[in-house]
Amino acid sequence: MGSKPGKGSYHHGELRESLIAAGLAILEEGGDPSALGLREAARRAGVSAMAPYRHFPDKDALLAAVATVGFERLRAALEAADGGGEGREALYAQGAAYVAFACAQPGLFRLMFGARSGGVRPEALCLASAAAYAVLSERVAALVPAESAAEEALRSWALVHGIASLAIDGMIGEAARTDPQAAAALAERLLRLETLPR
Amino acid sequence: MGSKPGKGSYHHGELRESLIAAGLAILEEGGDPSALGLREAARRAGVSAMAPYRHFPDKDALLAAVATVGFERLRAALEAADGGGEGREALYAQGAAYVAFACAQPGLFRLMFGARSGGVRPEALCLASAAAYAVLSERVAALVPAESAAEEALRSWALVHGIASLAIDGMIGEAARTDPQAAAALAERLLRLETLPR
DNA sequence: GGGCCTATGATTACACCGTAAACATGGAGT
DNA sequence: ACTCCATGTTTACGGTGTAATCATAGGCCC
Repeated sequence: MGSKPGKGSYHHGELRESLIAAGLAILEEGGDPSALGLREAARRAGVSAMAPYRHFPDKDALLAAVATVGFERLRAALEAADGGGEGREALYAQGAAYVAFACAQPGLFRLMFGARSGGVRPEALCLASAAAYAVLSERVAALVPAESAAEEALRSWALVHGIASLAIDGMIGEAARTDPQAAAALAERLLRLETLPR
Repeated sequence: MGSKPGKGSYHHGELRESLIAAGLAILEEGGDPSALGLREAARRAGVSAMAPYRHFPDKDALLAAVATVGFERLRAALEAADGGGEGREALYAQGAAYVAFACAQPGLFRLMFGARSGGVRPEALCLASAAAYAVLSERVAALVPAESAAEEALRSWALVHGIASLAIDGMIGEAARTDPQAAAALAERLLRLETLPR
């Protein structure tokens, strides 16, 4: 065991990866995380309804695996955006990328941040989300005094996360909900605003 | 018809209100909007499983009605908080109240902002959410130049919404997730932070 | 006051979902 | 070559949302 059986055989061979891929595909088709189900994922992977249970103890485990991939993609998107600019421009670029990511994949984004009520988050999921946050956090740390870095990073995260959440929930307008570029542009504008004058 | 039959009679008499109240109760017991179902609400209202369909065309309609109540409560909370302070202190108080509201009723909060994918939002829901936003928006308008008021208000909203979302999803820590006072205190601290120095 | 009308609630039925248990298959290691 | 067991299948059960049909009783009209 361990090597890959032929594609047409009784045993799928890469079911776990196929199920995660199917989950990602489902989430890309409607923005509703509740559309991602064990049976539907199994259907898309061309396998019986119960097969997923050989690879995931329950539905939440599949969801967590998909969310983990989501955080890895988010981290990659943030790193790519950060590399383009310099100083606080890089921070703004990260914010825009964060919002664009959410807008482009609202279902995945909602899944990533939807707290499974009683569920303990798997280790891999925590690591992936922490890695994504580190990209933003370290950029902020390079821009502010060390003693306020943590709070400034949290504040920046909250701001872009709020913009992203409101955008995909249609609270800012149809353009910000459906067009990642428009949402990113809006995010950049809001990020450049100074705090209210005192 | 139109008057209220006795409580023990065949006809409930206030089923619509009872179902909404049941929905609110369900949401207060776990933070998971998916726990709010038509059948469970009917059960709590002491009525058959199909009875809700006489008052709501489908599940989304009940959800929207509950969410509308949520926005009314949020508006009341923001107004109460605003009344206490003055100037930008009132704005900070509103932000703290916003986050405390989400933390105290995460299920309701998630329902309010969860975009039903293809669903058109009922008029009442739009009005209620707009009314809540107006409380914050008008406070911001009283603090900044008119030409930037809209964007400043949106920025403030996004910031507190982001803090609230991250808090209830457990991304900031257990205290911020479960203790409304701790979450509100954190929100106030973040709101008082200046933008990053340039 | 008596009788129908209709708003409201109850029943039944169906498809879908997550999950558990029992069964089948076939590649891997001996 | 033979067995083992990881993996996939089948069947079954309770839960959900929804549609269709039936039952009740309060209000209105005569």
